[in-house]
Amino acid sequence: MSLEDELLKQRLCRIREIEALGFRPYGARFEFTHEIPGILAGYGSKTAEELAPEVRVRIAGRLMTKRLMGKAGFAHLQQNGERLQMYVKKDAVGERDFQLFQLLDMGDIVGVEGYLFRTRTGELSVHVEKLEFLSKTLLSMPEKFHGLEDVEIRYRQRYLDLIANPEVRKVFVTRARIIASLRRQLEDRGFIEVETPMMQPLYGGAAARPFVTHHNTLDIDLYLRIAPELYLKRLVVGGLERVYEINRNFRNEGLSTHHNPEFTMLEFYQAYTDYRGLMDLSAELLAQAAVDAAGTTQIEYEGQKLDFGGLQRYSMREAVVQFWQGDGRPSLEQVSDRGWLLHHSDKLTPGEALTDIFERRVEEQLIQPTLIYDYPVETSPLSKNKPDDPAFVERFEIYAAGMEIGNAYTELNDPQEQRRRFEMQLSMRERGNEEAHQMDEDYVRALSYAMPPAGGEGIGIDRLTMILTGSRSIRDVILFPLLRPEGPIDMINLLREYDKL
RNA sequence: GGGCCGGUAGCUCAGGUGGUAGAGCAUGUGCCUUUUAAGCACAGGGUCGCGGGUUCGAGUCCCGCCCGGCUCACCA
Repeated sequence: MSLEDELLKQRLCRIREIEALGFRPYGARFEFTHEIPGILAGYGSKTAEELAPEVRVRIAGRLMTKRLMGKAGFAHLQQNGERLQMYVKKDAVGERDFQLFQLLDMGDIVGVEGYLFRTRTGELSVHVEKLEFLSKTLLSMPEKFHGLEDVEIRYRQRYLDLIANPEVRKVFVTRARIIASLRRQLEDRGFIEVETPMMQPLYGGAAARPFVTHHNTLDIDLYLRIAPELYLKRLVVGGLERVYEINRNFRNEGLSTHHNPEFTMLEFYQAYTDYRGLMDLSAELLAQAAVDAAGTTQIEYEGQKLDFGGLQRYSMREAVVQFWQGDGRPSLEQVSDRGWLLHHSDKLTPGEALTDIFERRVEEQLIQPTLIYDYPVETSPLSKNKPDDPAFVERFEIYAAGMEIGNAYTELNDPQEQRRRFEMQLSMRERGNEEAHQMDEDYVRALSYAMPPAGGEGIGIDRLTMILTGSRSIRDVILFPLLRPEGPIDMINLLREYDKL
């Protein structure tokens, strides 16, 4: 018999022993008086004398350590990522509860009642007087000292990662704080949250390849959305002048430390403003999100100090000049010159070439939070032209730590111009650009009912969370990142086999 | 998809040049009523990712495949 089987069998047998003592192996409701983090916060600095008169507590948690010494023992209970020690003495808990204590495995969930005290070595602990059994683990916990290191198991069995590695829990708590911060800030400014279709008959709002799915009754193919943009702007037409959505987008592309096929975006639209207005709003949103997540706008990421207290601003052409590495740094005139641009890229138009050069030579240099504005019209089919330079549009992206984390523009609200843009995208599609935009006729129809001038922006929640939590990989900020399915697990067979016992 | 690295006990990891698979934690038994990576003694536990090949003999060398990580390409 393998060890794993043996451990499982041992624990299944132990269920009978727990029952024989009069406990339920999968217990019921437990009325607690305190939670462990609260006890540590409230009494962690109290001396032994200050713990008198007795502070009585009833707490529950998962058993993480156990040191049995004959007729007494110590153990740690973990709850919400924090641990409190308990001292279980036979004289204090009685024969039956002490037998239960002896039977406990690491990972079992128990409740205890007793009073707070400090041990001889000074650790705040519960002097236990009563034990209750709440839930039985059948499988062994990760090793107590190193925790769970195997990244594959960490991602596949995130519950184990959360139990064994308290810092992982902190990352996801911080992620929740970031989202709450952005939501609160937008609500405070009069934005309302909406939900728009994830399954769309036409996909749009970004340049990406979609996932396809099928609806049986209607017998139509649908695309998982690559962006909510076109629906949110329909709502602006309809008079929802400040709307936002925080939800998933799906892009059928490669995986990397910066890309997961499903990822979370905040998108918001504000009527009667433009990209200049959004630049200021972005700076405020990010600074406050940093403070809410990390307590400061000074963020350390990968050994670099990032300051979210303000955003540097460069036009795309300025950025190419400013951040050019090595020989041949161009002048501002050159980055506006068709010949120079086409000579430095194999793209077909000056605008695509400029974007290509920017992405290749500049993007990864943008460590400090930076706004890059004024994009070529070819790569921005939904943004409004600059009045004095129609080859460019009023668009900016936000970069930090070499990653794009935001994208915003003055929304194109001229249906005639939008029609021409879609036609330009269709011709790019015909030339082989699979990611060029589809024609969305209802969207053009919506614009034909007049959309107020508006600014719109998307912020990548996963990447922002990476930066604000010091995470190297996007998989470390997504609870269940996409992985290939694992092989046979064989849990059901084992349980079925030992059900006879 | 390409390149590099990894997969050995439930967990964390060792295993020059090929020669009967190891440690710590965890598990079992015994001792131990303020320990804390508790301690002491003894014991059990392995499809060395999978499949071929070379060899008298493969965890180790060769080939193919699976899973993961990093990286490049693609992308946000």
